[in-house]
Amino acid sequence: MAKTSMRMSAEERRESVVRAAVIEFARNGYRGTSTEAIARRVGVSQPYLFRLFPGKQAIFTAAAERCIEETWRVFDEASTGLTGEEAAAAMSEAYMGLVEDSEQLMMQMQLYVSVFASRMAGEDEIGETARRLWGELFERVRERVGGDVQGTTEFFAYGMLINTLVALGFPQGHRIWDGFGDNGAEGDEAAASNGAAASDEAAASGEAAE
Amino acid sequence: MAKTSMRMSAEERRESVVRAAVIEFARNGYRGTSTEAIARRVGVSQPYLFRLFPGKQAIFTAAAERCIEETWRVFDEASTGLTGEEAAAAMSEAYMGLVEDSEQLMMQMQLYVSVFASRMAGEDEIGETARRLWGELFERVRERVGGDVQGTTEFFAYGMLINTLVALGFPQGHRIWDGFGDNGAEGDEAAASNGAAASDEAAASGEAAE
DNA sequence: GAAGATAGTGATTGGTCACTAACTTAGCTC
DNA sequence: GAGCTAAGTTAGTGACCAATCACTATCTTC
Repeated sequence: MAKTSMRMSAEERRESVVRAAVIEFARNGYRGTSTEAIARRVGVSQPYLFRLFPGKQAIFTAAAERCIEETWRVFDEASTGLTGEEAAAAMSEAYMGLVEDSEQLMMQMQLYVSVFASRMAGEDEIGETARRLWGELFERVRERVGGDVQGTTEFFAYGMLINTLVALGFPQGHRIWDGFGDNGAEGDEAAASNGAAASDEAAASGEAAE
Repeated sequence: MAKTSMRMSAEERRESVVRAAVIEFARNGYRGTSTEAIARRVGVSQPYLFRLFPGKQAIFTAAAERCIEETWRVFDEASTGLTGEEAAAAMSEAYMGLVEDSEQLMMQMQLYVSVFASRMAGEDEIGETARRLWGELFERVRERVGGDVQGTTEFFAYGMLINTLVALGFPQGHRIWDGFGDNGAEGDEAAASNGAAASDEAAASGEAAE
């Protein structure tokens, strides 16, 4: 941990840049993150980033792609071998686990707002990529839960709400998280699979950030 | 419309600054928006903004607050006099209507990521404000739909998903929006109220942004 | 151990941006 | 119409930042 700045292959270095970029971009957004900050976190000089990537935008894109792939990896790992309700419940629980790893969730939101900004600026290159990746993630989840579009939509809806509550910094255990539990009255199908997993995890820890 | 730059009271000017700020911040985020851009949109010189507001952050905060208040106004107007399922359906429909007015939705997301960034930077002032306003909005909606926490949570979950799909620029009519319709199989309560309103609007127009 | 390739740095630059200071202009009142 | 007040501007500053360039250090291969 003392001297991490050993020589490394370009490929390995790119990998650590992406990891650092996810953290920095997640916390500060595209415009709020300086390439200097990423370089510092990686442990290399700022100009060297421009040898590894053609520009700042390319680093952001790589970080965003990584983030969506990682999300699927988490879902896949949690639900592998399962189907239908069980798969949905497992994935919900896994996603709730990501609340601890808020950078993962926030990088998503940063991607969303950046896509909008790009579109407003007249370029939609990153938007096309993002929609493709998101669509693929949606379809993969949908297959895993058994093809139900509405259930999958609801799954993602709750996911986006979780992102929001994490961003706003509502601590787990706050009233606002209560709606994720379904130990109460009606026990309808899809909502239950999300809610049940949520309430289990929500009660566990009380820490919010950093 | 020719000469909008008539003299105006500071209070009126502040109002137009807030309106301009919502658009600019929604499109480009906090860091991506220059005070110059806001001033240009308002039609005043950039330094004058600093007479009307103590700083850029204050303009952003005002825009964010306005945005949340406006959201409630839309909900309230749409559902006034209604209760329970009817109120929920009316508010869902009203929110879907905001898809056309994407700045309103995007300003929300910009607030969320900015709150996270502030917290990461060690300040949580805007976060406290945002949580308070968001919590109030949640409670107001909850009262309007009759006190059901889970139903309200689901309502907000779908709202956050809509924000995301708008940000990503999925055109209405795209497959990804299909899950908002519930004309199909099961007709469970809460999901129906969201879904029904959604599908009505979704089929209507095909425009996405700007 | 020389030569080529690959990893990495220091210095710099053109540009942007939030914010300040000092000044000007329009409207009001008596 | 002088004088006050509030609205609004022009000019400027220090900080920051993405990207480039010219250079050095380390590894590999023969």
